[in-house]
Amino acid sequence: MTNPPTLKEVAQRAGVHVTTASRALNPATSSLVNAATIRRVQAAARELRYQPNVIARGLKTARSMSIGVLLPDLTNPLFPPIVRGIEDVLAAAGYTTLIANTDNDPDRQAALFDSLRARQVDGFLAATAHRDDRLFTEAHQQGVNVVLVNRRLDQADVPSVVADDQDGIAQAVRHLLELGHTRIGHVAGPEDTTTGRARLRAYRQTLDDAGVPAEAALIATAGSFTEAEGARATRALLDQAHGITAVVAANDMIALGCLDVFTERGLHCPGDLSLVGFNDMPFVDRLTPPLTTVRVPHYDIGAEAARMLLDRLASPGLPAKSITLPVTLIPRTSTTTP
Amino acid sequence: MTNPPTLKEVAQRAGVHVTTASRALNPATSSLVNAATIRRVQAAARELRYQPNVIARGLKTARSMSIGVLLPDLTNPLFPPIVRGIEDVLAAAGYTTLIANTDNDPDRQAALFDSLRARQVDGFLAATAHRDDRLFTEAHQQGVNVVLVNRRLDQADVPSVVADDQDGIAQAVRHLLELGHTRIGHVAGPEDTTTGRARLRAYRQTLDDAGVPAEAALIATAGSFTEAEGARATRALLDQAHGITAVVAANDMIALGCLDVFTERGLHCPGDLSLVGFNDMPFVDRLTPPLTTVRVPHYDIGAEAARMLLDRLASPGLPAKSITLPVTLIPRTSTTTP
DNA sequence: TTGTAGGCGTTATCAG
DNA sequence: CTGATAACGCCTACAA
Repeated sequence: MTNPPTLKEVAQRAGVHVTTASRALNPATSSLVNAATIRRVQAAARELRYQPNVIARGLKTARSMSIGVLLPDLTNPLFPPIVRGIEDVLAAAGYTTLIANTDNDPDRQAALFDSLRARQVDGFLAATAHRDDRLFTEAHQQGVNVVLVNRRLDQADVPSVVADDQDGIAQAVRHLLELGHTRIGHVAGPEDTTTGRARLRAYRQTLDDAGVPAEAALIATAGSFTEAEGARATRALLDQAHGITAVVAANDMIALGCLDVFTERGLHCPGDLSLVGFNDMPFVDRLTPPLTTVRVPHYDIGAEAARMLLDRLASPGLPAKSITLPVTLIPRTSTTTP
Repeated sequence: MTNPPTLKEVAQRAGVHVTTASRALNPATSSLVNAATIRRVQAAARELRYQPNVIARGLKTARSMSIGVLLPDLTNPLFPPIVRGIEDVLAAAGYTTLIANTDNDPDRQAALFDSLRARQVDGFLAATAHRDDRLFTEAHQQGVNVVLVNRRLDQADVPSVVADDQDGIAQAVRHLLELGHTRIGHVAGPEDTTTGRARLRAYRQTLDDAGVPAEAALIATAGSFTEAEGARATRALLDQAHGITAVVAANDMIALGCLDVFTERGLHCPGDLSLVGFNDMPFVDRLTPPLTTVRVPHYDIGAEAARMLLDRLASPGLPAKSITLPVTLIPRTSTTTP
């Protein structure tokens, strides 16, 4: 690969010292340089199509202008919009985004975390948190800049940006209650994520508030937010929950698993069972039937988290805020009267 | 952020000089170092959780161990699997992946290209090529390592990994012919992409080979591979193509647009019109009706392209290969007899 | 087998 | 306002 021009070459062409060229090109220091000199340097830079070597700069400034993003799996349709929000904000601020897929494996997560640190990332955005994740707590305490996305930790001491899980499920459950359902089941998400647990709690709470008992038999738990686990849990749920007429799935992937099992058992949705998801993933509006679900502003969650991280980079030691973004129930065809 | 430990600190702790520590930790040079010394250095490194600073190393070796990936838009479900394939291969080789979204904007593409070069990426994987893209031809000629993914250029001189568009469309058209269709339309992709054009040509060719005339009225062209453009072109197609009983869409996003217009006009699929897509994107098997489409090995395309790039990094000046991966028609419910 | 010197491209610091 | 010098963390000669 042809080597890009260096600052030295630009300086030579402009007939000045490297230092001067550096100052001339850097907006923060260009005020110290003669206007005519600046013009000459800029001209030289343009002619050579000079681009500062971000790596060399990082070595000196101890900043890489890059951010590590930890995801479970980029191919889960939940994450691309989040990543897009992150990238748009970071790129506008001159930062590069480094994405890593942990596949929900704690060892892999730790390895990727180290590997990103070795690349001197200036901070982390993590969508992979488990409730008791020591990694992020410790990193945060050690002064590593971390913002959690979509999920948080049990202790609220690491900054985070999440959706309003509690309110989303409350809306979903109330929607079903209003339709006349009283035997409403829940396929819960993994207990070791705050999303899984918060949604389960909100489900119980909302039924409680309405004076409807939330029987244990109406709840089954998926081991992960996947179609397969959703299907497994749904089979258990249908076996144990008599008279059930509606299901609240902890997210859309799990809802897909529910639909699979409904089909498998010859149950019609929404005729026999109503179903609500969570996330409003792409294409769930085109399923058979179109899925009633809770819309989450994924792009904004990513963008907001990136902004929060940039704020923290600019002002180290800021208190660990936690932002919750509002969600909306999107009623579609998968829910109807019992 | 607490600074990660440096080689110097490791050396101090092990009681040796930095150079010795460097050699001890580097497998390529560790043979020059006393075994006992190596053990002491490695112990020190482990205790400090030392990770070599990839950036500083890159400054010296003039390699950043990172690869730039140019995509139109990560939220298009086509790309996550490709990116996943790329990342898995690159990560295994110690490379980091830098992703950039061009949004199909040539200026943005050029800017991102420069910005990635400023980060000293060792090469590029680009899924954004337009048939006449000068950027990649010129870069390639100047010795920049580029491998094109999914799309190629008119001149075959830049290495590429693509799916067998020609065969995929041939399978789709023959499938419809075998079902008894003779008035088969095509909603073509943008003419300035090789995928768009190759698929259009294959459509014409296959009909020709079967002795079925490919009338101009049976073809409409979408300006981009999007649902909206697919819908627009489909409206034009239905207005102009009399007696049409089947449509081959240039890809699944366009096929979604076709379905929208079918619904809009009260046409039933497949009752009134059969439809075939291309790509087998996630969830098209769950549409109403489940979409007959051509399955493309996206993950493998990404992985293969990454491997090709690694090969080229290892042996500069390798001739510009072009790899085509096979595709399979997946018949579902959106196609039936006329 | 180990240490010394120099440099990768840039910027911070000091002098002029 | 501009230049000289050193340093960031690592690696590659070369010397000992």
